[in-house]
Amino acid sequence: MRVSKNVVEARRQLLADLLQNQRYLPLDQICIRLSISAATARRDLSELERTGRVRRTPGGALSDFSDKFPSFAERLGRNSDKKNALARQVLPHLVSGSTVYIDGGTTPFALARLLPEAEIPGLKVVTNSLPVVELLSGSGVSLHIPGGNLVARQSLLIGERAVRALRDWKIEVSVLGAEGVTEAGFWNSAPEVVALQKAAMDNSKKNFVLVTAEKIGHRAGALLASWEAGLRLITDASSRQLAAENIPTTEMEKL
Amino acid sequence: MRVSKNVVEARRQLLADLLQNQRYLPLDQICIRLSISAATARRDLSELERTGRVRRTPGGALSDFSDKFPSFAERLGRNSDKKNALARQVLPHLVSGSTVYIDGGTTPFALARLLPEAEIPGLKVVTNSLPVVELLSGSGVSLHIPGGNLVARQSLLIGERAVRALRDWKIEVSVLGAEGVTEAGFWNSAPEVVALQKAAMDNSKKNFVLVTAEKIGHRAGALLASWEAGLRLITDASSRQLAAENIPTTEMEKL
DNA sequence: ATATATATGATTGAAATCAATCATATAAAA
DNA sequence: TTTTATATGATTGATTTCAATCATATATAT
Repeated sequence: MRVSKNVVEARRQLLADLLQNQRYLPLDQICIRLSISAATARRDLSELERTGRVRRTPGGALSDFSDKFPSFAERLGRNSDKKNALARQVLPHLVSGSTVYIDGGTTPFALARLLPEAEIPGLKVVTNSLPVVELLSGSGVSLHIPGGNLVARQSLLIGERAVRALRDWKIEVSVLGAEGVTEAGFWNSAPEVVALQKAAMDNSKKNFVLVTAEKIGHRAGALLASWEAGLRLITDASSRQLAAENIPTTEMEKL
Repeated sequence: MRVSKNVVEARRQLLADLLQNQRYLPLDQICIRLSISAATARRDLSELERTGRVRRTPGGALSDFSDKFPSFAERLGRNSDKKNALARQVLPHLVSGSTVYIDGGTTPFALARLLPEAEIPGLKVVTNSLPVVELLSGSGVSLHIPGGNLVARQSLLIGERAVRALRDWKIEVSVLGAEGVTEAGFWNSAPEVVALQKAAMDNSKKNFVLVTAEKIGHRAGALLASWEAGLRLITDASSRQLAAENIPTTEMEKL
């Protein structure tokens, strides 16, 4: 009955790849194609969903975004699997009735995608990200937009007005993105974006920064929002990679 | 209970569009977003599946192909020719370097559609209408969003915060929509929308109300924003129709 | 105006799906 | 080798989902 660990992992990877290609597979198809029982298929799916690689549905599963079918959301960037996995780690912190700030950028956007399904009662979302607004509008989630100026080729409301408006909010959890992370803190190229992020951090009890591994060590822009008390890094980078860059792993969330 | 055929078809098209955006939606999300019962959602899905537009799964549905990114803008409504004609009359009032407020609703939206072509140098657009934001983002027009709360099934940022933020602006021209116009003034069903319109009017030098002929004489909602000095009605209704309703034609713009 | 057709939501019993539990075979650890 | 840990398939009861049916309100036809 029992099979070796690498067989299990290989099968799960195969399943993830299958779903990436097929986009959606009903459970019985998974059982047939992998020659496994429904119970094992469910276990594999649970594990793949836990790590954010796959999305379960009643009676099957799907990969959120496949390279074959570019969509609006996917146009926002690659690595959506990883980003979903990172975003998923924030979910336990979003308790009923609380307020979450969702920053611009593709990684915080991944969190927004999870919210309708998460069905957190009374959750309030504060965001200046237009893709997030569009995604969540009409989804039943309570949406609040501080406002600001929309600059060309951006999808984020920024500017002095946005910073001021954001200061009025009491936020439990802020979910931020960054273009780079170093020992000094996290970086973004646009100073106005950083100003908005700082305003969110100042008004927020918990701050999460979601960054995929390839951004570790990057000093992407000229500006910095330094580490602060309560700021937590969520990443898929290895501890070795983090240690090499002197990233304070004490502030990290457990995977 | 029964609704007209075109409402049904419009809802189904909307559902198909939604699925193209979201790729997958669980049934309960469909019910929330369309404000329909599970039974109707199932019927819609069955029909959409029968015509090959979506693919059902247990507990939800997904679209196999996502070719386009449907926007609010495409769900506009009819009479777009008339609305364009009304909106065009506002253009001469939008001078270089001025600020215009664009209200929610489809008729003011028609004005937004004209702006990129009009190429008015230094024109600033203030709006809480998400369709307008989406339409004009990246078009080169300077966009400013006061902010506010987004309520379900609306595409307008409203609420007390929105009213306060709007008061900060100096606006040359406000372009408003209405669900009905009578001798007493113009009407909208939602009190919060009216509050926002009043705020815009208070801060604006010129106010235009754009209404198509079929709305004349309607007392659409319970609330009223009464006629004020400087408020001007732009409509395609005949003078006879207006006279019959005792609409003050002295305040009208020449066609 | 009247009659007909039908879109809707609620209900219901059947079917499908799920997570939890269990026994077992076997991989991994000792 | 011996022991421990665990991956698997089967089972079970609870939950969810489903199509079919029904009453009703209302659009549409006459």
